[in-house]
Amino acid sequence: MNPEAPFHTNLQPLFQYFETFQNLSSDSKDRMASICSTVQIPKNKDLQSIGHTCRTIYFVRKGLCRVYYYKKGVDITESFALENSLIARVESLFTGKPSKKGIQTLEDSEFIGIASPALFDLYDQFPEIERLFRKIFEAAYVETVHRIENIQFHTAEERYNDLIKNSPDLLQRVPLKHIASYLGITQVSLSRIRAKY
Amino acid sequence: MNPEAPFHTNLQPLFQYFETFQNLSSDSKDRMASICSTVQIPKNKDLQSIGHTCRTIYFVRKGLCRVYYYKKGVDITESFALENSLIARVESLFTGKPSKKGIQTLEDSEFIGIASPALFDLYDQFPEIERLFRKIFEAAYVETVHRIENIQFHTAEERYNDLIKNSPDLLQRVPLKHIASYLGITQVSLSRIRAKY
DNA sequence: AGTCCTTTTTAACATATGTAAAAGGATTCC
DNA sequence: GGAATCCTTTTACATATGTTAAAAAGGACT
Repeated sequence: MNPEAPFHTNLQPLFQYFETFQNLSSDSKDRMASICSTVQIPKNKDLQSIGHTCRTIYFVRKGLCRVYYYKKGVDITESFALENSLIARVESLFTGKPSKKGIQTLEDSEFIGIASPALFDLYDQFPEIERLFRKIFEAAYVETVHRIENIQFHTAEERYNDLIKNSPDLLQRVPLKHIASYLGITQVSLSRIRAKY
Repeated sequence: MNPEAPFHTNLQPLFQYFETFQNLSSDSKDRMASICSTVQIPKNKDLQSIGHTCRTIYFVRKGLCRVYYYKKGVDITESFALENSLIARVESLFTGKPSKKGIQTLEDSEFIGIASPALFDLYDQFPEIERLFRKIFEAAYVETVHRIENIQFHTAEERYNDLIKNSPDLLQRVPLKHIASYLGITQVSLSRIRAKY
């Protein structure tokens, strides 16, 4: 890595992502940069482990990860995050309670971590940063509402076809067992659905 | 109603609700009050109809309502709102797109409507109002995430028992057909579950 | 190539939920 | 009070998904 390059350079994809929601002054960007750090994690390792309180919001710069937890001893995938998206365990981030969920890489990955306590402090000085994250999480909230409709009122087969259409990448990059639990069905059931095609 | 009473008086339960998230200056409260209005709706009427863009956030002061929509011609209840809670069709509120959902009363009800375009304008002048609603919707987001876990990884019977435990009121006040679609099952299936007890 | 380990598929059976139709109860309205 | 309507339950049958176990396929490593 070029030692001359300002740290900003590494954060470029993140700031580009931010701009789709809200423009930031260069002052805000500097302060944001000061609370970000990059981290590299090999495949199949935990980025955040189960039981710890979520104090970092991650931006996926390279690779792929999933949020997972155990329900009655069974490994369940709650969500995936591909490049150029944010991931956090919001139920812990917003409540301050320890999370029952972990984040695990599914490929060698690179993240930009945003320290959330520092971020929440910045909200006081920079309303535009607070607004940025308000908008980011509002959009995430809307996605979650759509996901409920999708889960509750479509069959597993319809949901699988949706996934193929909307995230064909995932099918190539993620073991089917994780896809199955993400869809809310067993591996066996997913296999049966796939056998139809 | 006492004509001497300031309009504030009517809004007391709403401001009390706000305080559980964020305190407001009296200036902010005055401005909030200026964008609120009360509305009374008889039982089984639409408060907001399908197809219109959501531009009002409602606080239920009295009564009970549900958000519903049609999926393949079948009436589906997405959520209920009891007294002292907010209800909005967030997928429309935050995107500006027409909503496929409506809000219907299930009893004679009384609401406080908050005009959302005016609210979003207030955000610029009053960061504490923006913060208040950020926190409100963050909490709603967390609830929605929990709901997904509940739907996806519990059987209909477990979800029904959860509902009895957590919202026994609903069972008394809402027709079972709405409960059934809220739980993601048919009336017949709910009837079978109930027959076990 | 061969072994080990993980992932995916297949099979057989059990269970839960859906669909359609009918009957019984409850409520509303005149 | 009676008719009409809506709500809930029941029945019978169809289908989807779960469970368990075993086989097959694929990857990783020596």
